Amino acid sequence: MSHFGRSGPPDISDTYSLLVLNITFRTTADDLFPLFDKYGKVVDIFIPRDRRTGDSRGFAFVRYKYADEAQKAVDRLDGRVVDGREITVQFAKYGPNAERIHKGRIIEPVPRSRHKSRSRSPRRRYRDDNRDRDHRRKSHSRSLDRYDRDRYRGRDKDNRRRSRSRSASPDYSRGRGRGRYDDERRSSSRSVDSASPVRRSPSPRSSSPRKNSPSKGESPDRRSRDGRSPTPRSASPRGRPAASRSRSASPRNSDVDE
DNA sequence: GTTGAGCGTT
Repeated sequence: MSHFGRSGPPDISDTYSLLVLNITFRTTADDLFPLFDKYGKVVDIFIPRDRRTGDSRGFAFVRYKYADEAQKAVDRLDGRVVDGREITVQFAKYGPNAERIHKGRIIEPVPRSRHKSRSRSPRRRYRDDNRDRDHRRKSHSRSLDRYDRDRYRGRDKDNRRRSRSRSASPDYSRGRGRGRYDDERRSSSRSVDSASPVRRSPSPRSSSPRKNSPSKGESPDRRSRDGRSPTPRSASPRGRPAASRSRSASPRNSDVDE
């Protein structure tokens, strides 16, 4: 039954894609299939899900075989209450590969790579560029914050787990407002390394051990951690059982340096 | 268990 999107796109040569928005997060393709299939021949239904959690994003793509049926579905299902939520059905504007779509039908079958990768930005993974464009045109969106926050949350957790009281990571200084570096950062890191040696060169005062004594009594490194738990009590240094940390043979070397 | 503008995958 739920074989939609399992084997990838079947054939979008002569199909009309409809974008269904405002659907519940629990609505699946199977729930939309009978609804849309009633008004026409549904070729495929795909609901984008999150890579991390796997939850639906709240919109789906319904591909019809004929435009008239798609149009009818849009006219009939647009504004229909599904699962207690009013859905919005409209023709898809863009294709899976960012192709132009007219009335749900793909005008350009395939973006001919005239110049390979020139007009396109292979840097972006998904639709960051698209989102950015809309984002700028419109206003701030909470959903974006949510996605970003969630994404960072997962990484942050791991990051924190790995090095809790280790030296402050440079990521924080880079500006976590928009930190999504994967390979770009890596290849760029090399250029930056030789391009701006100033950043890399350590402070000559490093020799003086007294530099660690905060006269002002301010430690931005710890406080600007996340704003979530400014209290170091979270670590529970007291309530943490010794067995929690598997000390092998060097409890002093491998343990926290704090 | 939460959220809510938008354009997509084996």
